[in-house]
Amino acid sequence: MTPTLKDVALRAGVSTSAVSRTFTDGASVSDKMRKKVEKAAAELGYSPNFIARSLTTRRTKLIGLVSDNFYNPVFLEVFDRFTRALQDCGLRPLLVNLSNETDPESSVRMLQQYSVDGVMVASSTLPPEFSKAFRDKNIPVVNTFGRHATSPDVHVVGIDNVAAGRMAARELISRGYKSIAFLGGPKRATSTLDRLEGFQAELALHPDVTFSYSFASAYSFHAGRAEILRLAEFGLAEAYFGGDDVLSVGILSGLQDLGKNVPNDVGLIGFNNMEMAGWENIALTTIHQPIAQIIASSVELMVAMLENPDRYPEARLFPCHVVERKTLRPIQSR
Amino acid sequence: MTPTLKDVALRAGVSTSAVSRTFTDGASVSDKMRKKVEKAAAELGYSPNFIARSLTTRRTKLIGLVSDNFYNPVFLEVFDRFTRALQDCGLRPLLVNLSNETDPESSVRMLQQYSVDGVMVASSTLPPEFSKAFRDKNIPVVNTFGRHATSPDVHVVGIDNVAAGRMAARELISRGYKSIAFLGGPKRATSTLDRLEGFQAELALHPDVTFSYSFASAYSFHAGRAEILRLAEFGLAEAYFGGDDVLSVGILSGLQDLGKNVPNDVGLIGFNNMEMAGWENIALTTIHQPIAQIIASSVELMVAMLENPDRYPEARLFPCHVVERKTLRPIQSR
DNA sequence: TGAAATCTTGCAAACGATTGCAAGCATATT
DNA sequence: AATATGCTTGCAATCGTTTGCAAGATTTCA
Repeated sequence: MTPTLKDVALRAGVSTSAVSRTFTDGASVSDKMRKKVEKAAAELGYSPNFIARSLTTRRTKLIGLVSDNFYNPVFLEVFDRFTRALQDCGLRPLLVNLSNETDPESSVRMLQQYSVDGVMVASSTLPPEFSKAFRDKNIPVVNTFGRHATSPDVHVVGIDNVAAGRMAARELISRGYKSIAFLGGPKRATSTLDRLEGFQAELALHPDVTFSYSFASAYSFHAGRAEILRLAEFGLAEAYFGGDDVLSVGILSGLQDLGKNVPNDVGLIGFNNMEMAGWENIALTTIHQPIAQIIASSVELMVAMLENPDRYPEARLFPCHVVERKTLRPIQSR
Repeated sequence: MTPTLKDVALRAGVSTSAVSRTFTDGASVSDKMRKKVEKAAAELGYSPNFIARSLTTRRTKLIGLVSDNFYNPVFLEVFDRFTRALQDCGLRPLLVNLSNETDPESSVRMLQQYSVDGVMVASSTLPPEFSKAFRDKNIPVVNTFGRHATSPDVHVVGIDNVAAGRMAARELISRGYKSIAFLGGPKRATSTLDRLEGFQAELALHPDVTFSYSFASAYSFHAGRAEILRLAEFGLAEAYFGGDDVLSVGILSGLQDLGKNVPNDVGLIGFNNMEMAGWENIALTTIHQPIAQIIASSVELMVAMLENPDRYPEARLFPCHVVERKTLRPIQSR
């Protein structure tokens, strides 16, 4: 149906090698030959079959893009940026959804069966072992949004979650809140734990503030809302660090229903700076995670690995910053 | 590096055909042979290479998933459902991002070069010609969220946008609003126009209500907000049908800033029922688009086409329904 | 002008699988 | 026991490309 190399060769009256060479750059072909071939190819509407090509070149230019997070708004941006950045490098994302928790094992095998050139693991909740499985099969892998501490043998790009936790704590303290709490997502996410660790460590420097923490059942609006409502029965803290923006908006909503004035009765700072945090009727003060840089750097790293698969693993960490909106009261000068 | 068919054959002391056959179901192999091969394969950690296989079977099980909408929250659900549904059928989504408006032409070629078995075009804004381009190359295509009227020669699954428009109008009328307006996204989206058409047609049945319309500059929060603020200078209608939920939340936010009481001063109904519409601090009354069914049906259709590529094109339209929240006042009994 | 150096080109062997065909082997039938 | 029948199995061709090698063509230089 679709024309092949041979068809073009026949029509142009040349060998298949000649045709092949005019379509692989850096190959030696005379201008005359190139013209002839290109003419025939154009007439036939030919373009090389990447799949067949990959058999000999051992490069599919396919990149596995695996994630288990299809419900956080920031992942819209993540997918958008990933696909664009990869496309710009001539790479193609093969999307893998791990949400259904079907054993990761099989995803690893599948990606191998498709001969992907590399894999991007975009998740902060997937265990490092998952990423390592690829490395063990000699497939270049970068764990975007991963935790660097526990996986020193796989490339990680993301943020320093404990630093982010400290940042949140400092912010809350600077606003003069004296009773401060952490309201995280499920404990299983290591990023949550790291954030908590930094948060707690920073707070420990201030003996005059009291600290508490709890975990919502999921990284969702309703989980955040339910948790703050539950907490209210025992008495609220003066300020909360929400584990994530959607959780935080749930907290905010609960607070509003409780008749609390945010930020005066209780302050709230989120994490991620998802788009909705900036909506005027939400106006959540939050910590911005530099997604654009993280992803650009991730694919940059990936293409570097494609050239040199034995590249020594590194962790690339980007700084966050707080974006001030309306859920924290002004900085208190003492 | 990774073991091949030949390696397994060698180790098992059988022909490559034998190995191949034990890995393709429906092939004739004795139990004894199968055991032997499976043992060798397991020892080597072999699994068949899909890419190489596809060369002879002419099936890659790759499905192009192309979209130009990476910033609407409902697309999180869309991607999640698509990838899962495809995975469940043993198909793999090759994600293509058309946002950057790089000519679609080249995406078509690229997908052809990867020998995708089919293409799902998930967009309500991409022109029907785009989908047709695949059909012309004999690649099965289904246009999810597409407009059925103008593309009778390509499979479309989605909703009846003019019916949805009528539904919105009926809803607003039943609440007793007398001055009603349509505030859509950019005109270029045919779905917008269809919705407007139905909306207007239904309103025309009620001579006592006045109608007006306008278009925001994008399908975004800020575009909706800016437009309603602009409109306010000339006097607002009593109720609005927002072209889409994120636009509507922008409108809602603008209305709130204007000091309007929603739903009493002005009513608002959105479209899509994105997750955030259900957040208690937003509580947008909206029309639910049955995304789950649409996508399930889309991939169902796709696998049917893979079996019978000449399947006669059909349009599958699913009914919407309004989900009541807090931006519309109660039904008025006269 | 001739020899050396450099480019072009085609042949044929891969790449990792599948599959039609015919031969080999059991088993069933008479 | 002889023949017919149905399963298994291996051979070899094929899928659409790339690429090392050697031969042929062209250019360079003295």
